[in-house]
Amino acid sequence: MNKIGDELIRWYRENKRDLPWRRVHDPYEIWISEVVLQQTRVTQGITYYHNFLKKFPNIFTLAEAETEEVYKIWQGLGYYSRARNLHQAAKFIVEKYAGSFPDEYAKLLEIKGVGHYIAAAIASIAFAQPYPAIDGNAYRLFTRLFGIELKLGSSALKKEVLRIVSGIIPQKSPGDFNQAVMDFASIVCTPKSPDCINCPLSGYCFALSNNRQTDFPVKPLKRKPKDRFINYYLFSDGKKLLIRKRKSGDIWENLYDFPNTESSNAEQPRFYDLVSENHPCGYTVKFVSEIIRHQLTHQTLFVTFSEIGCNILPKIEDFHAESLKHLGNLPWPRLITRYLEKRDKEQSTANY
DNA sequence: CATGCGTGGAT
DNA sequence: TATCCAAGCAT
Repeated sequence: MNKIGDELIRWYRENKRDLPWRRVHDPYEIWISEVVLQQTRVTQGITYYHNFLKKFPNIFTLAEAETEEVYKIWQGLGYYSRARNLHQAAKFIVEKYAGSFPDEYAKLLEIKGVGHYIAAAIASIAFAQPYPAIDGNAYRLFTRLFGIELKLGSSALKKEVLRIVSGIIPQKSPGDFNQAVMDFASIVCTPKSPDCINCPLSGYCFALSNNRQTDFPVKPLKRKPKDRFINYYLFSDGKKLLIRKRKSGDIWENLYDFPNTESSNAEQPRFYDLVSENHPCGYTVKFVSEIIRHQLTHQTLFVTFSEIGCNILPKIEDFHAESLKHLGNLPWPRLITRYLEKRDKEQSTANY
């Protein structure tokens, strides 16, 4: 009756990875692991998981933290709204539930940044409730097994896979089952060349029997990434730099970066577009970097960095001066961190 | 429902 | 080198 579930559990017992969040059932730690791993590979997320829990060991330490600290721990991981939502959610849980994690699926869904997948993951792993945690791995596995042609992301597919997994997930150890599905799909039923030879489910697989493994899941048409041209200007008097906290409604919300101009083509704008009036001390362009091509999921960034020397830092709205030493405590986009590190290395040899 | 949100590793 | 993507979610 439930061959697929049994085979998955059997496979999991013998092949599961020894990951840190597999050793705990504390909903807080499970929650953190799920948010870290959202759209993120295990190899990339694992150090962030450790660092985060070391800095914020429980819901109270997280709730009491400064937002800036939470962002700083998240620096370099991407999708920074996750950090913002974690912090906001921790405060919400402390306030509404006195810091005790809700164990009801519906209440978990009310938490900012917790959707159907994470709610099911927490409910099943931390509270042993049989909610199917259906992520990208699960969609790939079950569309192949059952030959489901519905498009990834469609509500029809969500409904259909939920129906199927609901009939398979065991009442006992549903958390193990959910993790079995994900581990199995990420190790055996992989996106590119699935290991069908060694697959214990090969006898049940529609895709394999029709030699159509890579036809599933059916992906939505992808649009071409938009180009975006950003030119950064590092106004420096040798001691301080002009920086700002980025506003909402754009990439890298609440992170820091430098004065910049943007244009719709590769033609490079000039830094004095930023400075309305002539500055008595004048400016010296000391260095202009090559164009750095930065590929994001939905846009391609073409970025340059210009070092602008001056005796007195110009006044630009929303920007303020910070000493070079203080910069290390602030959260930066990875792109900017890389440049700052390179800059720091070069300046330690050649005196600026 | 379509779109925006990051990063670094695999191919 | 260019493309694709990896344990989603909010809007």
